[in-house]
Amino acid sequence: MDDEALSNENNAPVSINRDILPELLGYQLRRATTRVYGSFGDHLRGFGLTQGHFGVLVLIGANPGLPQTALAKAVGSTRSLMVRTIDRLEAADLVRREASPNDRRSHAIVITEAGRAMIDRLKTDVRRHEDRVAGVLNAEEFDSLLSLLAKLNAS
Amino acid sequence: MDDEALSNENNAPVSINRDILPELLGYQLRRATTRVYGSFGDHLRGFGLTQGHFGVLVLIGANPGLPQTALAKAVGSTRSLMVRTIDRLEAADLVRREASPNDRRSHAIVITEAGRAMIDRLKTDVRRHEDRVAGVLNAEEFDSLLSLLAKLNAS
DNA sequence: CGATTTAGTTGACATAGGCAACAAAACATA
DNA sequence: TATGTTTTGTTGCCTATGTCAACTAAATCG
Repeated sequence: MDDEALSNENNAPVSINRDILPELLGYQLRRATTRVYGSFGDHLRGFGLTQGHFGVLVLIGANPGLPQTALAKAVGSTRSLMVRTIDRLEAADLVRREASPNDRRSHAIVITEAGRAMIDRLKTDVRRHEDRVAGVLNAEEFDSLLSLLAKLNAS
Repeated sequence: MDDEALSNENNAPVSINRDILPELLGYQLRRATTRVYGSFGDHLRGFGLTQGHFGVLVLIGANPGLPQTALAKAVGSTRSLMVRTIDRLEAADLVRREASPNDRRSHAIVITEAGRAMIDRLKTDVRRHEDRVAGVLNAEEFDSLLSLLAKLNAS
């Protein structure tokens, strides 16, 4: 699992030594993220969306009317990044920037009908995708992994 | 844990609804990766290195003499990307491109003395960093998380 | 031998993120 | 009320990362 078949300068199959890498949380997280993200990312690209767009879209759907800064904080992003994300989602007619009633500086981000439909569609897709990619884990392992990650993220 | 204190247009504290996001492996993985990567990435930047550089450097230290293509395959990257990575590491005098004895097309990538010292230094740092960031997990939970991720990555 | 493949490299391009600056509006306070 | 500070959204610049196509030199295949 830690070693992988490669070939050296003699073209003979050789096993690569990953040293401490497999013991590092960061390394395993990176590989897992790339793995889980890869295929659903391809799927999202078909809609002109990225993983970041998907997360923000779901958040807007569940919390319509929040300003951009609140959304940025919620996904651990920044105001600058959120501007571009909302730009994209608005250009795709999935969300709208509306005037905030109490603060003329900020925008109330709301979901459109197309955005609502997209969320419903993608929720189904992402569940199917997760079931497939996590197929090597049984239900207990999957729940355990999820709760350990949540605990790590909550700190 | 799924909700977070924010503020709405009235500046009243409001709890954000994350909907299905916390149940998604991809979402929790992304947050955890960002978290674990962030601080060590800052540390690496002090040496002019990135996470990618670190992984490749460790691999070269443990497997001196491999050609660039083998290294690229080992980290799930491409030949093009590996060229730039090795360029950087070589410019920092951490690795050297040597002539491959049997194939005049390829380079045998070896570690320098400075590279060896850097690896030793960073190995210590990364262990300390992982201990700190995973402090909310006890040893058993940490091992459990690591092995679940490894199982996921092995499939 | 000629044709194909492989290793390394380069350049164009797209995306994502961090960082600094900025204007407009809101807020704090003297 | 007037003034200074903070906040919101925005833009531009820089870096990291990744894709893709093309190209040279060398190895390999038939």
